[in-house]
Amino acid sequence: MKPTIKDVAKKANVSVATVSRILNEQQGYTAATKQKVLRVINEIGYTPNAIARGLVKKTTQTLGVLLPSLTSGFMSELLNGIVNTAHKRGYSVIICPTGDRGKDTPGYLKVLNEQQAGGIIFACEWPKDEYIKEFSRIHIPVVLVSTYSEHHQIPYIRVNDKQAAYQATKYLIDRGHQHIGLICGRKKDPIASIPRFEGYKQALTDFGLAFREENVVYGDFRYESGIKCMEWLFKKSPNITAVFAISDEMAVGALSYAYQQGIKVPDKLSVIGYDDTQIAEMAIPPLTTIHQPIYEMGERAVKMLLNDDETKGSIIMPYRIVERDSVKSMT
Amino acid sequence: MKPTIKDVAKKANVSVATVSRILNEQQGYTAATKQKVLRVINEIGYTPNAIARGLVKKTTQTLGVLLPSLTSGFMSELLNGIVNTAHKRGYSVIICPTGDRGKDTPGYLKVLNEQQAGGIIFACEWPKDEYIKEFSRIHIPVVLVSTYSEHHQIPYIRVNDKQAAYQATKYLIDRGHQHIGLICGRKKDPIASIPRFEGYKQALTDFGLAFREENVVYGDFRYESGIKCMEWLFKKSPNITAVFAISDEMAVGALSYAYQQGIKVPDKLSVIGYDDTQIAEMAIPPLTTIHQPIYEMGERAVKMLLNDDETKGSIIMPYRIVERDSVKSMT
DNA sequence: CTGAAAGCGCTTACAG
DNA sequence: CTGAAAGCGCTTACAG
Repeated sequence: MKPTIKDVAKKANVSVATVSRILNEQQGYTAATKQKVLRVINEIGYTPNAIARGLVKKTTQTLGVLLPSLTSGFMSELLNGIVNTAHKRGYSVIICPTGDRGKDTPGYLKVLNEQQAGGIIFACEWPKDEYIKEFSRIHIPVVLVSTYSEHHQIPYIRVNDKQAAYQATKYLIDRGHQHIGLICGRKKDPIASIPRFEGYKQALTDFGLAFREENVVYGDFRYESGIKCMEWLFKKSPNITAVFAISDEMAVGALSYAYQQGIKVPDKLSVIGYDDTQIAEMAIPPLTTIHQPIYEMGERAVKMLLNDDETKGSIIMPYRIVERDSVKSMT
Repeated sequence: MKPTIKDVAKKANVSVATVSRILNEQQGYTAATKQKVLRVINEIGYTPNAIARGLVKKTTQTLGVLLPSLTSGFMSELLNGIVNTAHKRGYSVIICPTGDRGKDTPGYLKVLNEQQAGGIIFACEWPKDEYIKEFSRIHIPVVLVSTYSEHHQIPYIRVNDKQAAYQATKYLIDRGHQHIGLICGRKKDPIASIPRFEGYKQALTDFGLAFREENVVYGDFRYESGIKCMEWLFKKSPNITAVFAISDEMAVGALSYAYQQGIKVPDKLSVIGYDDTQIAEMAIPPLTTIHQPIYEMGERAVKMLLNDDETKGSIIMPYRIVERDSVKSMT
């Protein structure tokens, strides 16, 4: 049988209350009794039962992370920031990949509720009203990452997507490109697609270039869709010289399509991505892209949840353009 | 206040024991009382407290996954298989990235013990005796993935690395390559480096090619090290025509180095990887590689843990060569 | 500084 | 088929 707090209390000739106080670094004991108790703990190899603790505290040192999928560089990096930060603070993280269009979100929310999770990070997914209702019902603090809520005051951490997309497009325009394609996300996706689309369009307009429907094509952020999008785009608009893909993965798909077709990048086609995940630097040629501070976003999400962040309320994170070799200057 | 089992018992005019039985689909109640209880549960929005349950059962529906890092295609895919399978069976997974040389392993083991985890998946890391002792001390079932224990009977799931490496090397030899480099992992790493090295060497020997020290170079499985390794390799052995990298990431690093130097792949240099992670197909040119069934390995790891797998004991998974465009036939 | 006792929300023999 | 009661391993007023 694993030793319990009772065992150490008995062996140390104190009450369980005292042991508990020592374990939790509260006050109410002499240095001598502390020493004695600690020695006994060591002797019998006692380890506290976090579940018992969770039962009385009605919460656990556990964070749930809801995200669409696990298999993208963005998610890996975000998770990395979250888990490392949480671990340092004594929190565990439970991963909840919600799958296609968030179909498993309700199921995972139920689990996190039952497990008495101490916080929820809700990332890269549109927070439906239904979820928000559930958040408040189960009474677990939430922070949004790379998404936000229109009608509710839930703190979020994200980049100004419209602005970043504007800058990406401007970057291409500044280098003399006049026919610029956009590989967008799902048409109605309000969190990434729409703002980035808006930024693209705005930049075009601001710099006197016409916005053309046929220069825009819609994918799903993944590599395969990047290939297909690039193919469509060339069919619809053979004269484009540059393309802005709103995820690195789709940008790499565009690179692959160009490679298959013998179209040289950046000589015949310039490509700029979004995210600055690891594949951006691994791509051939290395991909110029919008850098998002993904790791830090994960880090600050847990800090916010634990009320350990300097900033109160939502945070807009900085982005920047990382220049590599996939964009050619026409001038 | 959240409703508890007492609240539903009172409102349904039954005892908590009966509610518990219904909740756990045991027997001992009429259809009528079941219906009544279920209705009350619905009415008052009762959800069970998994923590309370965990306290009495002395275990939770939680699996811990220990792995070296989160940011590689291999780990993402493995995690994906694990989490999806676990979720279907009502288990949550806690991620434990043990960091450089597994430094956080003891810390995470402690947490999993305190949390009363129901199982542990220990992946891609050498299980030191110290960890194994801890496994049995904390009395949580363990399965090893992509690793194994020499002296202890812990079930594992992995590919026959030596054989797979042999086949990769043979694949190159079959296509007329005589000077074949090896981009290996850390020299003393017993789980991936040594067996794959052995397979490479054996194939060379079996087919009458000399093994040369200068054709072998040691990295750390990551992209950056692949670049450096390729550079060293060319310095030490300028006449190699093919290279086997024991991870896709390092293979892609080799591709990048070749690209920087204007060395055409596969015309001037053939490259074969290992893992068949997503970057293999995203690479330019698409990478020929050894496919490991990573998702399935994760899937079966959780099945084994839950005694839900057809196979008892350890499992050797099949590998296969996936031919893409990074290897040229010299004949 | 210290302890006795109640209580967290469940499950599980045991008795009927 | 059903319930009363003990107990899982902690924390926390409360009293001294």
